[in-house]
Amino acid sequence: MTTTAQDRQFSVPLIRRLPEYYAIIEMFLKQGKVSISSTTIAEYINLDPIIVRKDLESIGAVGKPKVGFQAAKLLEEISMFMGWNTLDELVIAGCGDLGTALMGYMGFAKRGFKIIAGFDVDPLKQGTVIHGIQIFPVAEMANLIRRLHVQIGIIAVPVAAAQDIALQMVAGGVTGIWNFAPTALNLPSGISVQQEDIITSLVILQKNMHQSRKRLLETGGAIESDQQPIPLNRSEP
Amino acid sequence: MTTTAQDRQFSVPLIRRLPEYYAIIEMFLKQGKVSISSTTIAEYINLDPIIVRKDLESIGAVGKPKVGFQAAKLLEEISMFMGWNTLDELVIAGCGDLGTALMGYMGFAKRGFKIIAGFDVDPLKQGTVIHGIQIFPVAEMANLIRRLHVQIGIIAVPVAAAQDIALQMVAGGVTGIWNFAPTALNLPSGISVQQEDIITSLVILQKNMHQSRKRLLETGGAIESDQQPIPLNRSEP
DNA sequence: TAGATTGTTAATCGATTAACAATC
DNA sequence: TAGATTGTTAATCGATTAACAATC
Repeated sequence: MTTTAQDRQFSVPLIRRLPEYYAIIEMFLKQGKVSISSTTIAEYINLDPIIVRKDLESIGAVGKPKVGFQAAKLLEEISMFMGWNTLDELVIAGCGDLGTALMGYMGFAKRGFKIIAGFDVDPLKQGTVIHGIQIFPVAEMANLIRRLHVQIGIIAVPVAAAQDIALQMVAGGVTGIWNFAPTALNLPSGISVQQEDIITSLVILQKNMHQSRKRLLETGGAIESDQQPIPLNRSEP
Repeated sequence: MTTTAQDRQFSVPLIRRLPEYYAIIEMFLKQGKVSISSTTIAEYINLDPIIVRKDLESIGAVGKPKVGFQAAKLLEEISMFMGWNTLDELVIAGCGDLGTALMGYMGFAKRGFKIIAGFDVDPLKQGTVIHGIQIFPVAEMANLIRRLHVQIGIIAVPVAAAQDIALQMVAGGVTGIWNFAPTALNLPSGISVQQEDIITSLVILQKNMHQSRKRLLETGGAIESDQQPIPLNRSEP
């Protein structure tokens, strides 16, 4: 068994940072820049340059002193590590607002993911096509998952239906579930569940805002950046 | 200046775990259980019980030996720490599929967030109401943000428009931006940006699936759980 | 009581940060 | 060349894990 980049031990913070680097590098490449330094990447996201350098090292990227990293090659290396170069097929249960938004999300294709079927209990939706994806009755889900060898199921149904849908997906043979319903799932071991809680990001943002406001007050409003900060306490005219 | 739960130093992993605990505790409470142990919570998400205990300790929760934690009180404590008990108002730019899904997301209200206005460049959308939220022209955004003292803006516009929209939000006075556009933003320091990359969760799920499959192969298919695992390599009949 | 579970203190581990030599 | 940036090695820090006493 050979070891690929994807096999290496991974850390969640690393995986969360890499896409941010990717976006920045992509932007530079679009501007015609051929190479980019870890310092530059770090500046963009208020991160220590050492972290960026370590991260890039950990995915096996090699740069040139003084010059930096070759942008195009770096994008390729991040892609490889993230597994964006291989296609994975998904199914989705629940075709409401959220399901529809997910089916219409262009970012999947760019990153090697494709939703190949949707499922809904609503007979009016069954047989229709949303963003190019055909919608089937939930009753057919397990069979279709099995026939198509799908490994990952997306749950975008209401909380009350989530557990049942998850079990049906597992019965069909998925080994991973991406759960957007804000509820815990009780599933056999061996099944990976990624609980998506959109609010969490918002809380992290809030706490960051809170901390930088505190830091601002502590330093008496002095900001180490050359850019003009926005006044924090505006008063109504 | 008094120190509240929200002021305490926070770790991102902690904040990501707490909502998962919340969902489990909520489920138990619905089943009529009055108290819940850290062990039980841990079992549900395949986590070390010690982590759960430490996390609960770090938010100031106190339990009773042998009995566990009082479920209702614990929910309240998590709410407090996460800041879900205070209302925060948001605006959103971009009312496409994603924006619509966000505006329709019921979870915001439950957790102290409220989207109070939407903005779009499409004149057909301006003046309409989506999920109870009124849509305005982007040109009015900065002014409305200022008048309403909004602190957080959500960006749900295409990549090409994201940077410009972000600057307009900052001009209006937001100090935090929740960016769903898959692109880096170049903003003055003092502005917190939470980059939302939905694909990242999917990659984490994939890597977890990969690892548990590897673990399964290494142990010769032996699973320490009493539940029946799903066979991994199914063949077409 | 006995035993499960909390609370607490110490040990380990891994990620982050620092320091500095190597090099284009 | 001089200086910026990488690559590498060591130090620090914080999160996780372990161990065990306290207690209901």
